Amino acid sequence: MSPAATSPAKADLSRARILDAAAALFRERGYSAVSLRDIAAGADMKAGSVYYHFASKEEIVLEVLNIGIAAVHDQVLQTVAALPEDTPADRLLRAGMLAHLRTLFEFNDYSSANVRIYHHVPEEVRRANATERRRYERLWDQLLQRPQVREALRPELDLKLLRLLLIGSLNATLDWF
Amino acid sequence: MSPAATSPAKADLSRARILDAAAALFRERGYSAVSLRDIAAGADMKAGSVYYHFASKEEIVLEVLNIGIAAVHDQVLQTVAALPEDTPADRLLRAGMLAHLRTLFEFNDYSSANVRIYHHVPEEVRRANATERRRYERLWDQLLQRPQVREALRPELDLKLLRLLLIGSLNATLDWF
DNA sequence: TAAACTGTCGAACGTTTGTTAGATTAATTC
DNA sequence: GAATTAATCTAACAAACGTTCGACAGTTTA
Repeated sequence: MSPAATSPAKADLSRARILDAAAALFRERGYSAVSLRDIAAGADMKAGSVYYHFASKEEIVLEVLNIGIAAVHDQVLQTVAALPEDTPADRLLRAGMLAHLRTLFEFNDYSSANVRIYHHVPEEVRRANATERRRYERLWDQLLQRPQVREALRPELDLKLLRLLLIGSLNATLDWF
Repeated sequence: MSPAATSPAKADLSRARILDAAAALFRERGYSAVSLRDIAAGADMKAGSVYYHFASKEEIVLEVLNIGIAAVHDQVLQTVAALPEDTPADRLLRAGMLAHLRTLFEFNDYSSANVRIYHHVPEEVRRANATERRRYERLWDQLLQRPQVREALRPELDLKLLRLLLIGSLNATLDWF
C-alpha cells in the first residue's frame, strides 16, 4: 500500500480528536473555562502533545468556530440547492430553517459551540471567524432576495433585519434543552 | 443626622460598584475570562477588598444573575399590571415583550450578562439562580394562560414551548448589536 | 541495519488565578 | 480625645494556566 496514503492518517486522526474534544468542552463550559489539559485529556493525550498539531489555544478555537459555521452553511446550501429555483417562498424558507436546525442539533458540538462561545472568544479570533460568518449570512440574504420570497413579504420589510431575527431565533432554540 | 441612616451607605455603595463592574465585565468577556482583579479595578479598589463585601467570585456572579432576572421580571410585571385584566391578547403580549426588550437594552449589563453567561457559569451557581429564573417563567406562563390569549392562539399550541420561543427570540436580539 | 522522520511524553517556565490574613487608614462612638 | 468599628490595602499562598523544549519510542525511508 502506498505510504503517502496511509501515514498521514495518524496525525489527522489526532488532530480530529483534539478538535472534537475542544468543541464538546467549549460548548458546555465556555472558552476560558476549558484548559489545554482538559482538551488534551479529552483527546487521550498530554497537554504538550497538542502543540504538535496546533500553535495555540486560539488556533484551536478558531478552527472549531470555522468548522461550526461551515457545517451549517453546507447543509443549508445543499438543502436549498436540491429544490427548484422557483420553489414557493414558504417551502424554501422552511427547508433552509430546518437544515440549519438539524445541523445545530445533530452535528451538535461544533455548530452549537459557535453559537455559545462566539461572543466571549478573544477579539482576534472573532475577527478571523467573521469571514466564514459573513459567507453564511450572504447565503441567507440571497435566499431572502429571491423574487418569490420578496413577493411573499411586506415590501417595506428590512431583509437584513429579518435575516438576523431568523438566524437568531433558530439559534435560541439551543436553550430549549 | 441619625448615624444609622448615613453610615450604611459607604459599604452599600462599594458593593454596588463591585456588582456594576462585574456585570459589565461578565457581559462582554464571559465569566471565566474576568478575574477578581479585573472586577476590583472596575470598582476602584484592590482585589483583597472585594472579599469584605463578598465571600467568593461565585457569590458575585450569582447576585449579578439574580439581579438581571429580577429586573426583567419587575419591568414586565409592572407593565402588564398597569393594563386592564381583559386587555386584548395582542396588546398584552406586545407590552410584555417590549418591557422585556427595554430592560435588556436599558438596564443593560445585569440582564444581558445573564443571557450571555448563564450557560457557562458553575453548575452550583446555575442551580441557585434557577429559582429566580422560574419565577420569571411563571409570570409569562400566567400571561399566556389568560382567556383572551388562549382564544387568540391555536388551541393545540404548547404554551410552555411558545414561552420558550418567545423569550428565546427576545434574548436573541442581543446579537443584533 | 542505519538514518531520518513522526508523534507523544514529562518536566519545567513564568504568569495569573481565587483566596487569605495582618497591617493600616478612615469613620464612628463614647 | 481615646477607643472601637468599618473599610481598604499590601503581600503572600498554593494551584492552575498557556506554552516550550529536550528526550524518546515507533515507523518509514535508504
